[in-house]
Amino acid sequence: MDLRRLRYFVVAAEELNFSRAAGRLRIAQPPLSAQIKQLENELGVLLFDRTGRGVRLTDAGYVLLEEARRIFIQLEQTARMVERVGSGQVGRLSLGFVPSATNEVLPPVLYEFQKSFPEVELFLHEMMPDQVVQRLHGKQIDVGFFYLPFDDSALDTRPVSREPLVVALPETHPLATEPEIDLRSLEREPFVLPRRYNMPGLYGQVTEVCRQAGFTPRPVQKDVWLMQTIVGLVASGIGVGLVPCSLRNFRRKGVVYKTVRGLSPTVEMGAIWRRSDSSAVLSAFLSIVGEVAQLAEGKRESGRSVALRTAET
Amino acid sequence: MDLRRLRYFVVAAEELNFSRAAGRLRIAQPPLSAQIKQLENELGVLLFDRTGRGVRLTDAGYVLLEEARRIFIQLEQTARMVERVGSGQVGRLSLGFVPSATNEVLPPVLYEFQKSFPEVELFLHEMMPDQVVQRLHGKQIDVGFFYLPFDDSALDTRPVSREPLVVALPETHPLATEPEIDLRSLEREPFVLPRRYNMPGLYGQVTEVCRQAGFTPRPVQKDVWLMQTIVGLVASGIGVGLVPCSLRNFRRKGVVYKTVRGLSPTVEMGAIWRRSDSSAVLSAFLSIVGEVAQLAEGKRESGRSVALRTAET
DNA sequence: CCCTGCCATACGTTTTTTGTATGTTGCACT
DNA sequence: AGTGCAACATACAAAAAACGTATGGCAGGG
Repeated sequence: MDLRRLRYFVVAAEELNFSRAAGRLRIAQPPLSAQIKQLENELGVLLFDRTGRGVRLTDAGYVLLEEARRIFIQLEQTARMVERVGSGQVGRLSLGFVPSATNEVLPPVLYEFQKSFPEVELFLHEMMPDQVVQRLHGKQIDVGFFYLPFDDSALDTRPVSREPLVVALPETHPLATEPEIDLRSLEREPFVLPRRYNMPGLYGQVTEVCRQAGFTPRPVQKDVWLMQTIVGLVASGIGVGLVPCSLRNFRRKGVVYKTVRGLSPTVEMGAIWRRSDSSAVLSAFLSIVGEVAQLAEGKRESGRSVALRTAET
Repeated sequence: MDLRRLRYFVVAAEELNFSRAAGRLRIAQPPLSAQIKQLENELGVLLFDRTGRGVRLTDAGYVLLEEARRIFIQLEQTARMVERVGSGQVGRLSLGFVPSATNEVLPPVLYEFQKSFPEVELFLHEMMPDQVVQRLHGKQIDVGFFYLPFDDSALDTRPVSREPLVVALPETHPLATEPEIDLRSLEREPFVLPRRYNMPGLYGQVTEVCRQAGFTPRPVQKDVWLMQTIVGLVASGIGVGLVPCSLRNFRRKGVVYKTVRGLSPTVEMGAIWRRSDSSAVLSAFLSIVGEVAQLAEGKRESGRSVALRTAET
């Protein structure tokens, strides 16, 4: 049963006049007659009463007309649904993220995404950084958010926000009264540092920044997953730490934050996903992530330029 | 969206291997690739991930696969339903009949029809003979049963059962003691006769039979629709009547039935329907009517021959 | 009785689909 | 690392299907 024939039949049944129907279908009348006859042969049933003068629907024709209309409606709905799924307007997406992502990165991304793609179902999972990678590979989640850089040939990343690192000191520390701190002055201090596999991004940034400052940090390594935990350990007095600037909002008793003099070390938080995942929902999500990241970057730029101008005046 | 393409897609999605799918579809692989690509263009959506090595379904492809299967099931069910309606296996039929039809004719017809076409819904309407004709024209009923012959260029008839006429006499009548009656002996009697338009079949038979016997009956015409009523009028003593043999089962006090000597006049009861009605259910019903009629005829033949043989011995 | 409207048939033309041969790419195996 | 293989894409010619024009047949209305 061909859909062209079925469509021809529906129009013919609506018009009850093959010539007019052929006109509506933009074809000549004989081919229409032929197609109708072919459909009748396929079904083994007469669909029209040819009473010489005009045509009438048979009972079977009437049944087919009703069912055919239903089928066309279903086809159209299917086409629309497939198109929307294909363009990422409908679907589901699982996100895994470290708690810090809820500070700056996730809110605008989720807000913009839900605004543009209200019919995509989002599943949010707070988890440890290593779990993000593990569950990306296991396909339990589709996108992760944590501190970059991260290197895995099967995974791709996109930075979203960059923020400077600040030094977290116990408030009893001799340098706690200084307005700014030179990184070199921390050369002899024990550093509260997560293990590389726990927070590869932060670990790399800290060691790199110290290397540029001319020394290798003396680590007090712990199984630390949360920035908050680092701050907590600093408060306990076992060392100093380098944490993202936004942690200043996290005012913990016994800790003071100091900006670093000179070049400002930064950490990036970003999205990470399976390179081989080509789902449309993911693409849509990543495009929103891109928009938000660009917006954030623009804000940083303008913020800096404003700061410069302020300095100039 | 063409059904061929859709079918190709479903097979390809099931196999996840274009070459095997093409094999199942009895076509070469390149045309399959082409058709899939065409379907993707129509929908504006990628249905497969071409990962070099083999293919995978995209989310959109998965949705289409499920919906396409549903559509094919619906199509098949539609085809089956149309075929059954077209062949008269499914449908509805309205019957109108005079009460006498329930004596001999209707029971075997209805039994056989329901046995062969259990899914046809029958609507039974008992009515007066003139209503049968009227409601056939008005399309309130599709088939009627009453006494033939009946002539109407728009209606067609088929006899089903034939039975002899017998004379109904008041039991006080002088001839009531005779074993058989000569029709001529009723020449002077008033005949209880329905009006022609009430029971054209019986009216014609009675007048014809009397004409053959050499006289014209003296009618006591009444608006009579039922054979039972004729018998009732005979019992009241206002005249004699000719009624079908099966009325003997209707033993009314004050009436005796006598067979006619010599040629036996008969009346036919049969089906009547619109000549222009070509519905499959009607055809199916009429074929059953034909079978039953032939069977009844055969029984009458054998019955008569048995009677003859009995007479011979 | 002819005329007109409507569907069916015949046949040449155009479009669509298919098949064969070949190219390209990624994976596996040596 | 090179090679072979499996799998999908591309190119083009052949086959099939659908279409258009011209024409026939039939029924109802002037």
